[in-house]
Amino acid sequence: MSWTDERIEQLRNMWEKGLTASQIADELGGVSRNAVIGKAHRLGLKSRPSPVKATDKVAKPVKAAAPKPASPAVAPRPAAPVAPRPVTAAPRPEPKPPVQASDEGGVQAAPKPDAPRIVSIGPGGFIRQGPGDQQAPIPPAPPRRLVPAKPSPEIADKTTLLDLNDRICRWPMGHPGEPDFHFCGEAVNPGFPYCVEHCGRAYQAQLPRGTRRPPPPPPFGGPRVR
DNA sequence: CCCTGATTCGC
DNA sequence: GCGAATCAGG
Repeated sequence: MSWTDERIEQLRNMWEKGLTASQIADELGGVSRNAVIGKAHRLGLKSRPSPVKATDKVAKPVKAAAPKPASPAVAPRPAAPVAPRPVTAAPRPEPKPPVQASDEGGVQAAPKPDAPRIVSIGPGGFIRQGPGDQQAPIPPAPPRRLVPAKPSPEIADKTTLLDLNDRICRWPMGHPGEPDFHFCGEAVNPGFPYCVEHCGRAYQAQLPRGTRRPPPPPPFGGPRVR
């Protein structure tokens, strides 16, 4: 496997989203955890709560009188220009408002202006924001018969990137780059980029960290669903 | 042991 | 540039 633009972009997203290198690795497939880390560093997006970093253990109380008076006689290595690696001194508190997925599975109430943002995961692992900023999410659109709106027989079979427009569901089916990768193609839930069904998948409360591989691995996770 | 990310270094 | 091997903390 090679690092295509697409894969690099996915790596970036997931890395910044806080997924572990391992998760990213088998999400992308074909690469090892080390490969992901290595690539991440080469891309310049390093530094994240890593277990091993600053070894600046404060001298133990016993050795408070740091026995390092710089013995004049020896001094093997004078003073290697110890690069003052900042190592992101600020631990980046990562503001995690007590947003609770209380009504899981339910429709998200319209977020109040000062209420914690509802963040959800969209296809491809993008962090997206509830559309509720402008309008109530999932307005109970009247059950319109979409018989006439049914997409042409062609895209009913396979909706490609070129077939996308703002009236059809953009939910990805399968894995990008693979021959039969396509998009849902259903008529969208008015005001959303996805059909009703996929809106339900796209707009969920963020799952709490630590939930390894939630059973319904949405977009680019599992085998393939259709 | 497991996990994590960081770093090194031969390719 | 890539990633396995290695390191080192949790």
